[in-house]
Amino acid sequence: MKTLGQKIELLRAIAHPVRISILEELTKGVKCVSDFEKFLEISQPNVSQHLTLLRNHRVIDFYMDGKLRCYFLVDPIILDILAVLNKSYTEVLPAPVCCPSSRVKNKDKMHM
Amino acid sequence: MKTLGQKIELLRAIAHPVRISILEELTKGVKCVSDFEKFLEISQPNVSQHLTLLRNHRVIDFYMDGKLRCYFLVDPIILDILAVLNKSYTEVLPAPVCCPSSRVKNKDKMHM
DNA sequence: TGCTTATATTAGCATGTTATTATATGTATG
DNA sequence: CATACATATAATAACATGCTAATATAAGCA
Repeated sequence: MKTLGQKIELLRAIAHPVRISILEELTKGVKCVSDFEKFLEISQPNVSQHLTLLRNHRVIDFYMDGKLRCYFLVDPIILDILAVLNKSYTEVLPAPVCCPSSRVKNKDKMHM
Repeated sequence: MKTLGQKIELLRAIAHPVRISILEELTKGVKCVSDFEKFLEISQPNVSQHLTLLRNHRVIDFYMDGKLRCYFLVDPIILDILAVLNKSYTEVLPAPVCCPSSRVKNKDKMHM
């Protein structure tokens, strides 16, 4: 059973476009490194690094099939997170009681 | 409507213990900066920076009440993410058909 | 055993993130 | 208008992340 802190770490670990792609793909079934290499269009070492990171966070695991490493999902939280990422949200939350006023600046020159 | 990429950015933005704390607190209602300062036990500028970051990502907004800034949640995806973080997962996903074997190393000396 | 294929590891560099310290802005109030 | 309070911004230093290029390992096969 994971603590909240561990789940937050996990969230950070997977919050990367390539890693999300990998996980989405794994929801469809087992895949080996060269499969990822093809459809992700990134270098083999980079694929391997992302997979290792996910493995170290116990998000995926693999078994050997000849000289292929067959990766698969192990952590069920991933399915729920992917579901949220694929859900579509049109509305904004209801404003609180009194006089809200939006005053967000330009966005994302931030660098904290 | 957000793209998947934007949602991943948002995930990165909120995947921080302090920011998750702030968001959890905001699910209970409107709060101002000095409130956060108290229960988070971090410096005022740091609170402010986290709030600014969340604001820049359109996750929260605020209205003025005298000289207080009253912050509140605006993005509904946050509620779903917090729900996932608070859900408890005991099981591991069912292993795929053939002969899986766990061989994860020590964990997290990784530095990619 | 030596070759080939599949994948991992390492080092290095550029860039991003976080907390801290110092300083600035904005709003009410005397 | 001067002051105090609430909050934001800026600059900086320490550390983390991500990619690339080069090299290593490991398994099957001739």
